[in-house]
Amino acid sequence: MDYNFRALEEKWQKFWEKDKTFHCEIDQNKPKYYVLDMFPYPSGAGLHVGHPLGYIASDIYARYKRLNGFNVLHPMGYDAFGLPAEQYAIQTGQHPAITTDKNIKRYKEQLVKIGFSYDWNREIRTCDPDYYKWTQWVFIEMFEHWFNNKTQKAEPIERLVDIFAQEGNKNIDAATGQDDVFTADQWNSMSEKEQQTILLNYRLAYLADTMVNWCPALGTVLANDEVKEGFSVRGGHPVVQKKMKQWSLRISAYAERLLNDLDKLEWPDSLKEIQRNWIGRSEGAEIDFTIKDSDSVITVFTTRPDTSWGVTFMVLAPESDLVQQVTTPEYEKDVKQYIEDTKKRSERERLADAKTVSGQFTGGYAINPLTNQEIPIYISDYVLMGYGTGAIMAVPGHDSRDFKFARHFGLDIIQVVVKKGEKPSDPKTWDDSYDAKEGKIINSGFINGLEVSDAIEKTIQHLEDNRIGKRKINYRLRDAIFSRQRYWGEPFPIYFKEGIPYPLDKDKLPLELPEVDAYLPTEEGEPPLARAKNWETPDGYHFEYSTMPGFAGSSAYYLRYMDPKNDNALVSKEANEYWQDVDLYIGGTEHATGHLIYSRYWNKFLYDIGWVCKDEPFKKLINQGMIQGRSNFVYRIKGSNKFVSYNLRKNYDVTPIHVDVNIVDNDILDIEAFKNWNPEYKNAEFVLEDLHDGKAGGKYICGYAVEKMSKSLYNVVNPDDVIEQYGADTLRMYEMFLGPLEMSKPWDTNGIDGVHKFLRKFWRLFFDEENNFNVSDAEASEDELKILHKTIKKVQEDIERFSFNTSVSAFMICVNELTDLKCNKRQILEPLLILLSPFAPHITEELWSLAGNKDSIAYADFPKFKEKYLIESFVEYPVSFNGKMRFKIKLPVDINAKEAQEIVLKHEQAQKWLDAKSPKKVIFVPKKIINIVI
RNA sequence: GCCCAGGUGGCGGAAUUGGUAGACGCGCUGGACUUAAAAUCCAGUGGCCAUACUUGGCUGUGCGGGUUCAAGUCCCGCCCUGGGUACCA
Repeated sequence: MDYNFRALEEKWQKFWEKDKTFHCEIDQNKPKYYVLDMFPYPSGAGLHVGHPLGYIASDIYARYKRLNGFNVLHPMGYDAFGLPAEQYAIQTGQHPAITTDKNIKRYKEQLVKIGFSYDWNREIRTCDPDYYKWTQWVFIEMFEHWFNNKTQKAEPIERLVDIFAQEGNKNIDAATGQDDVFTADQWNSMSEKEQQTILLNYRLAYLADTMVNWCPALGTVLANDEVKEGFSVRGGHPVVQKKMKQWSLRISAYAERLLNDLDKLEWPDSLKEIQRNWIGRSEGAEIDFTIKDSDSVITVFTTRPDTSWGVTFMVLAPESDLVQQVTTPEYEKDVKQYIEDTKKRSERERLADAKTVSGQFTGGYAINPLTNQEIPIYISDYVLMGYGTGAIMAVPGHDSRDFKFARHFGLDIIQVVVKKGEKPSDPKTWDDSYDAKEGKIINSGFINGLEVSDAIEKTIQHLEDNRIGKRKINYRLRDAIFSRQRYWGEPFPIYFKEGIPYPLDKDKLPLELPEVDAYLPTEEGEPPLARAKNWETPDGYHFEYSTMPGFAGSSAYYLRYMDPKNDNALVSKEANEYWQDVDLYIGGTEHATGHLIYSRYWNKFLYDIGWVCKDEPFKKLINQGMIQGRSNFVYRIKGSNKFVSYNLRKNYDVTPIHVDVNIVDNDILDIEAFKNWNPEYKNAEFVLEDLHDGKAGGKYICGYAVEKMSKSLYNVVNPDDVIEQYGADTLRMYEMFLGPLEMSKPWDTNGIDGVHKFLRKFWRLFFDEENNFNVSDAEASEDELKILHKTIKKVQEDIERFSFNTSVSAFMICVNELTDLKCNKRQILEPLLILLSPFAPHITEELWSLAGNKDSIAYADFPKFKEKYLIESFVEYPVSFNGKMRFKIKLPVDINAKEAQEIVLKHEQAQKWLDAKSPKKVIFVPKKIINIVI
């Protein structure tokens, strides 16, 4: 019987489906284990060979845990709302649901072919109304809660209303956009509309005028993590800042918890660091500067209150509301002009111009509350409205940006911090400011002589005592903009009455996405949903026109898998208490500042309101590396249709041209396929070379480069093609063999033969010369047992530390050794089958069943490693002289240092290296090494 | 600029706690089988030098120093690659 992987893999995939092998249910008698992949967006291009890398790793682990008696939840689904389907709809008029459905079918086909052990019964799609019902439900819950800073928790909005009615808002410490204080009487005399407007400032899901990232090309706003360097992450279109009324999630309320709880997660340090930077906690103080001849104040945030005596000017963000107040008539025209200029510049230009200083004096002055000095107020775009208070106190002596600004406008620079070991100097002679938070304070009143850290403390104390400022922790993390002016997303369960948003009754959910006549904005510029007929409540109040962003559907999907068909709850208490959280989450690092922050926030909110039992969703997380493409090149002689082989190209004037990697094997071009690849090359001629000496001869060798895997570079490798040629088991093992899971590496089909050969060799262990299945029941020899148990130990350790590449090589070593021993004993081969089954599930199921086992190998018992088979009576010691290994010697395992030394020194080789000298020292490390120092 | 990874043969990579550097695989070279090819199997394969052809020596993990009996692994300084992030006050 031959290893017919095509027939055998199809057979077992069908079996698993029919037998429901991987369906799982709550089972209180078994410990649970939840293994999750970041679910894919089903794009039209299908999966390429890079996508399944993480899925294979998680599948190996899921299968490993099953063999170890765990009840494993291992689901898969689709992040199905998204831009590409909508853009395709705009171009073709085809409903995005149809495109999405088609793509999902293709994805599923491809996934099934790789032999993943998913419980397909739990498949979810974020665009399914039964699914997004719960996305909408969570949104309403957020709408109906506020964040209490005192308890650091979300609390029901009704409770807040009660407090307002009794004591106003003066005792409330909330995460809020509400600055004004009101009394109970004031609250009680307000109209419904006024009250609702105030409540919006407290809700965790709120509607407010916000500076947003507006992408004109996509016709929508984008969240911060969807913008990179002034361009949209999807599509690369320019993004500008714009003030718009938008839904936001008050994620910034959770900044402290999101930051602190990172410590309890088993995530890669680099990923935690990215999140820490994204949250961007900084400690400092807010200080109030009074505007001259006015009662108004400019509040600034600073991390360096100790440098307050070095303030020589202030800068406001051009968008700041205070600009108008401080600007004198004399400067009004120039200020207006500067603001106009800033608006015109895109974010991109602002970044590119980062080094050129620009700004405008307003004519206004403020009073430094610590020195009582008058200081001029400028506006400049280096101060951002979105961070801190949108205003800064400028300390040019100790902040490099302020320094540049001061130099440019000829403003004073005062030294207030002296670096350790240096003397005060004239700032006029400086090349740059001294920014470090170290040194002694000078020129600064009551903090003179203090160290910076003490000076900061003392200054803050002073500010608070005199009510001119307060201690303040600032976060870079902004609230998440939650509206998108698009069609293909979750509708908001919100309607508007007199301009005030109200949530739909939860029992009316889901609010289904309506049909529209076109997937474009209306002529008035309203989002596509404004085109829908009857997009309103029975009372005629229209629904929200925006839809939710991509991260809405992916923020709680891991909870839905626990109980995917539940019509009464996102997840039942029972299911949540059993499955708890994700034990292992595998996915790319690109979600570090998006999905992985939103999910954590979403989960913490659900935890606060008592719907989930764990306050962090993903206990352990692994980032799989990217699989890059490996492109091949042919070299065309300029002005001809003649191609030169790689090593001969230097003799000609050539242009490298990308060639489809699928017609190249081990860098050797299939010339016939190349001629058929593109009509242009039909009559191409070739200068060939001989393989080893680079002389003209018989083969066309291609050049190569590692690049992104992309259609346009002709380096996309499709898993279906690999499976067709080698089988899914080979694909799975080869992807693991390629290198460490976390590392990025190029897909290189050269080498896949080695893994395939290994599986053939493994297969042959079970068959005799006549090719009949033949497994012997004879007792295994010591050598055979040793090989088996060595492999069990190695593979188990490797799986547990996710070092799958080394486990594959352990299997190769094992099979090579067993082949040498011609071992066909059941006692060895059956445990080996189980050991290999997480990696190569199809071939092992087949051999397991041929060996007479009735049940799927998926639920067999993982073999137990027994130390006794590895115990050796002798150890081969490397003997080195001054650290250089010279020869080896076999010594009894329990020998002591003195005995070993005696034997070694008598050895003829040792005599040679000693050269009649006596050793200074002999180091004996048991079971490791002997080193002789001469 | 700052933060985080990483740099080992022709290639992917191994060396888990400082203890034989280069496991395993690819590729390459030679051989067996075959009319031939494929498949399969066997042997060799970091570099340099010497050699009685069997072996021996030197050198070698980005670069320069250091610690140690012993360094790919630890410390100091530098170079390079990849990723994250940025007028964040």
